[in-house]
Amino acid sequence: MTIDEQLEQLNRGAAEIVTEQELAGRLALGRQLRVKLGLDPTSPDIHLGHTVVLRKLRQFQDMGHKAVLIIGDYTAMIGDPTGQNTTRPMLSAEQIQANARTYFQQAGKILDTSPQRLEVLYNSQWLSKLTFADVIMLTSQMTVARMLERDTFEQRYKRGEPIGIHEFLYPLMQGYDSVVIKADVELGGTDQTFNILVGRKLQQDAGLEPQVVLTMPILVGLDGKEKMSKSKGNYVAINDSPNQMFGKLMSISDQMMVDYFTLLTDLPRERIAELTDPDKTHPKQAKVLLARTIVAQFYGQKEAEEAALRFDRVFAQRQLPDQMPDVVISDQPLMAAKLVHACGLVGSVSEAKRMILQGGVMIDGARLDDPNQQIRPGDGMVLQVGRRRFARIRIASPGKG
RNA sequence: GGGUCGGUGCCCGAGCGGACAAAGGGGGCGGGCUGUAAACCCGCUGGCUUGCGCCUUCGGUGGUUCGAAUCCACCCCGGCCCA
Repeated sequence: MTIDEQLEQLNRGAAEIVTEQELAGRLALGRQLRVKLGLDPTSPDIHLGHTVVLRKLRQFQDMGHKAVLIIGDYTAMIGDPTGQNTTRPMLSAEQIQANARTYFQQAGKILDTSPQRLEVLYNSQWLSKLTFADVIMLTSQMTVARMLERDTFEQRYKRGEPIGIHEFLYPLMQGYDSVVIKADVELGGTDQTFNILVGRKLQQDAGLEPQVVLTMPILVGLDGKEKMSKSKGNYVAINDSPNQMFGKLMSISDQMMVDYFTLLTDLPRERIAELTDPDKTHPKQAKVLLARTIVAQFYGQKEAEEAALRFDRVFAQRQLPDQMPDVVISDQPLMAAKLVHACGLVGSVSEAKRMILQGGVMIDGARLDDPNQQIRPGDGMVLQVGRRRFARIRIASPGKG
C-alpha cells in the first residue's frame, strides 16, 4: 500500500486529522507507529459508539502499527465527584481491574490482540509516581484561559454549573500519558480533541515530536438525536444478543443509515451512496443489510441471518418468535393483570392493568380488554405484551415446589 | 467568612398551608399509521386493592397545625455576588 492509499483509508470516516501532512510524514518513516487510545474503565459495557474509534485503531494495526491502549485506572480511582448529594463511591482497584478485563475482552472483538500489535498499559503506573511538585510543573504548562476554551468547560461555566478544579487536571493527565508512552498518533472521538491537543503541547514541551491527532465523529444514538451512550439508553451494546442488536439497528431512521454504514462497516463510499439512495435501494432493504453486516461482525454470518429471519417473522409478519422464555406457574385461575405480572412481562400489577386497558396484551393471539377477568393458565399458553415481550406459560406439576 | 437564590416524580420544571400522586414539557411505554422504522395522531406514565379505599414520594432530621411539597428550627448539598 502506498502512503497515499494508507492516508485515504485512514481518512475514511475521520472527523479531523491534525495534521494530515504530519501523518503522512509519520507513515513515511516506515517504522511501526505507536497509536494511542485512552479507555475509561468506569463503564464496562462497550457499545457501538466506542467501536467507531476502535475500528479505526484496528485499521492502523492492519497496516502494521501498534495499538497502545491506556487504561485510565488512575483517573478512575480519583473518582468523579460531580454527583451532588451522594458522593459517588470511588472505584476500588479490584473493580477497575475487573472492568478493564471485561472491557479488554469486548474490545478484543474488534482489535488484533496479538502482542506485536497491541500493548495495554495502566496510567497509574506513571501517574501515581508523580510528586506534588511534578504536578505543579505540569499545571504550569497550561493556562486557565486555555482550559476554559474547551467547549464543555465554557458551556458549563456560562450556565453556572460547577467545574471542579480536578477536572482541569484530566486533560493534563491524559496529555502526560502521551509524553510517557511516546505516542505517534492519538485517536479519540471529536469530544476528545481538546485533551489530545493538550498531549501535543506537553510532548512539545518535553522535546518530543508532537503526536498526530485523529478524531472520529461521535456516533449518534438510536434516537437520532443524542450521542450514543449507556445512560441515554440509546445504545447497542457489543454484548447485546444478535436479536437485540438487529432489532435496535432496524429502529434507526433512514437518514441515519449513511453515518452508520460509514462508521460501523467497511463498505466503500460508492457502495454506501448506492445503498442510501432511495431511488437505487429500498431503504428497508438497505437497513436490513446494515443490521446484518453489523451483527455478523460480532456473531458471524449465520447468526446474523437468523436474527434477520426472526425479525421478519415477529415484526413484519407479526408472528410469534420461534423461541421465548418459559414461565412456570400453577394453574390456579387468577386475574388477567396479575397473570401478566406473574409472567414477569411488566414491573407491577398496575402497569399490567394499564397495558391491558390500552390493548397491548394478547393471550394466544387474542387481545385482552378486561384486566379483572379471571384466567386459568394453561400449559403452552403464550402471553404477549406490546410488540416484543413474550412469555410461554408452563404449568408446574403438582407436588413440585 | 458574609450576602443571596436554590435542592420537587426517570430528566427538566410549575406549585409555596387543604381540591397534590403533585401543572407543563422531555423521555419511556401502549395503540393507530407504515417499509420494521422515522415523522405524525391518540392514550398511559408511584405502588397495593375486584372495589370503597389504603400506603410511599417533593434534599435530611425534628417541630407548628385538624391538615405541610408548601410554615419554623437545625443540618447537608449546589449556583451567584462580595471579601
